[in-house]
Amino acid sequence: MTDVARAAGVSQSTVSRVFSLPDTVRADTRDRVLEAARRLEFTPNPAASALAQGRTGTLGLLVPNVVNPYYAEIIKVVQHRARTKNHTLVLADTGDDPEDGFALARTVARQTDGLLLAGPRMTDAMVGELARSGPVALIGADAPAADSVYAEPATGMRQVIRHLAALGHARIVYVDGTLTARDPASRQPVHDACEEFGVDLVEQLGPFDLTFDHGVAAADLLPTSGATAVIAHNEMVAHGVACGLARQGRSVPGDFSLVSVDDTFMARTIYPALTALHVPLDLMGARGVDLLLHRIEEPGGEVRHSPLPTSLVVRESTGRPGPVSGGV
Amino acid sequence: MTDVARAAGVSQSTVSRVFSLPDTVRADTRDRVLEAARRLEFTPNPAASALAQGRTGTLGLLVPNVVNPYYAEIIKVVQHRARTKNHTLVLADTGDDPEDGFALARTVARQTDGLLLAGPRMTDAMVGELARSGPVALIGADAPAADSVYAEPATGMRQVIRHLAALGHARIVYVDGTLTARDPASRQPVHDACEEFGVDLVEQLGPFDLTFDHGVAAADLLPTSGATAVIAHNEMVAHGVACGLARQGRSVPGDFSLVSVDDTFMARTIYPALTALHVPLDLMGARGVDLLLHRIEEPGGEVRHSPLPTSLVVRESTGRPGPVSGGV
DNA sequence: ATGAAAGCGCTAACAG
DNA sequence: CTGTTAGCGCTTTCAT
Repeated sequence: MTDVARAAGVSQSTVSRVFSLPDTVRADTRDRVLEAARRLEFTPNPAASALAQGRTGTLGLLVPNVVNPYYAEIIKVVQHRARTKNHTLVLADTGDDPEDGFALARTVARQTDGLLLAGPRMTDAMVGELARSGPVALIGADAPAADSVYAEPATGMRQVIRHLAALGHARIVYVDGTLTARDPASRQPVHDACEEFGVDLVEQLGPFDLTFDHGVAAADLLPTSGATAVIAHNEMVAHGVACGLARQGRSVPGDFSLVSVDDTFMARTIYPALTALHVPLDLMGARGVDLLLHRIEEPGGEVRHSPLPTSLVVRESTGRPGPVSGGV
Repeated sequence: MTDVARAAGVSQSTVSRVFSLPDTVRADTRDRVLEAARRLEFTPNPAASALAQGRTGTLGLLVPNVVNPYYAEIIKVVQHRARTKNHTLVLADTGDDPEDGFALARTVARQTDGLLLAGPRMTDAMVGELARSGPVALIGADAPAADSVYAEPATGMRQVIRHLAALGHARIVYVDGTLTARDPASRQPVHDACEEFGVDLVEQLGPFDLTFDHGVAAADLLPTSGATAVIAHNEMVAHGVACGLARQGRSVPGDFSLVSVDDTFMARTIYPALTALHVPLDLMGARGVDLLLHRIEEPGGEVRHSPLPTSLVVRESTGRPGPVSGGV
């Protein structure tokens, strides 16, 4: 930068201004500096500016599993949003362990301006501690201590159960996801919705890892349940359930109707295409970035929570209960 | 750090040593410092150390599409490997445009110690330019100017074609991927393998985007091709082809055998499970990180290329050609 | 083994 | 609008 300054015949601070506050420099000086910088192939050193400013221009994103399309889509949206706001993304895959996630979060927090936690597995207390030591926003989850954006759980479940009830299903099974440190309350909406529409929630299977294989395992438990419809906590599980049933020689939606509680490219892509509760991941990701950036600007502001509406996308995996179902 | 030094009754440089070169400090002094640090909740500022050392402890990873399971798995492996080597990951999603990718790469390169390009869409010249200005390693691609790790294309294709030939397929179609700036030579292995096993390469459809939808589109072109088997350049395309055929009322492998040229969780997860050319993504990712780290240590070393063996995983999507096939 | 001191490259008052 | 002057918090010789 000093070299550029000399080459352009200005002071080093002017060069700095050209790059960080271009408008505060007269146009012709700026051009001279830019020209010199180009000739010398100069670009500002981000580490130095990070140190001087106390800002890295970097956001941290933590997800439990990069390979899960749900998180992959969030990553994609977040990365793009961050980029349009001139930030880069530090990504970390935490796995399902709360402690690991917490430890990783602290590390990442140290080298970024703020933390985005997507589907965090940690407790509210952990989230609170992170939020106390730096800007934090939650994506797809809620906690009192941090800004958050998430899908409205109650209305989403209502949409699902209402759909199944309307088709004539009276007994359903809910295949739960990973039991994490945050989940205790997460099952309430299902119960409430079932009650509202007079549906019998036969059983909650699980917790299962949110994976295909565990969906297959869950499928084995279905035939004896007496249910005619299944709700899967996530797409990969739903998919596993579908395949598991197929291997038993049962069909979807002939023998069981199946609903997935998220909706990425997989839901419409597998066979049969899944009726799914669509969660607006693009909005969630973008909103998460905005919330975080806002908090970075105003660390003291009031905590904001942003529930987003879901929509039920009816595809091929749900139908009227078959004449023969339940039992074995 | 100064505070910790005072609290521990040592100089600030000793504190620094405790964190960066622990072995150069006597055990009891070290403990005293660590204790003081703990009490004051001190952690070293990465930005400052980055500036002083000229090292950020950060690796950049560029992928064309985060949502593609192929890249998602690479991201996951790379992140974990980087982490075990005490580096964090800056992730960027470039899309398919070479220029965008190149621009993003320059940005990311500036704030990391080195760049990992997975499935880069840019030209060898661009890769060369990046490699000249900083450490670069390629994952799943090859270029003279940079270290690289990739699947051996020739032997992989031989495995695929040989399998199809053995089943009795004499006419096949290859559904190509996105045409990028790097591709001109990528089709050679298919031709060679077809020749070797006396198979007729009826047509190369494409380029198609590497997406499900384009797979569906490709499927529409198959019935008139006279082929009995299809090779898809990637899993999502393969999946699209399978669904497209299903919509036409054709079956896999009954009417067409189908092989996918990569193999992530999707291949065994969809219906029918795909016969696929397995590429060792875990090795590729880890190797990529190692190559890059090595080059960061020794910027002058000789360029290393690391082809990895593939293996054909036979599942349900391939079989003998059906009695009625081709035509319409 | 530890301390003193000189930066790393940039930003940010503060003058002018 | 531009130059001067201090740092930002850590690493790293060079002494001791």
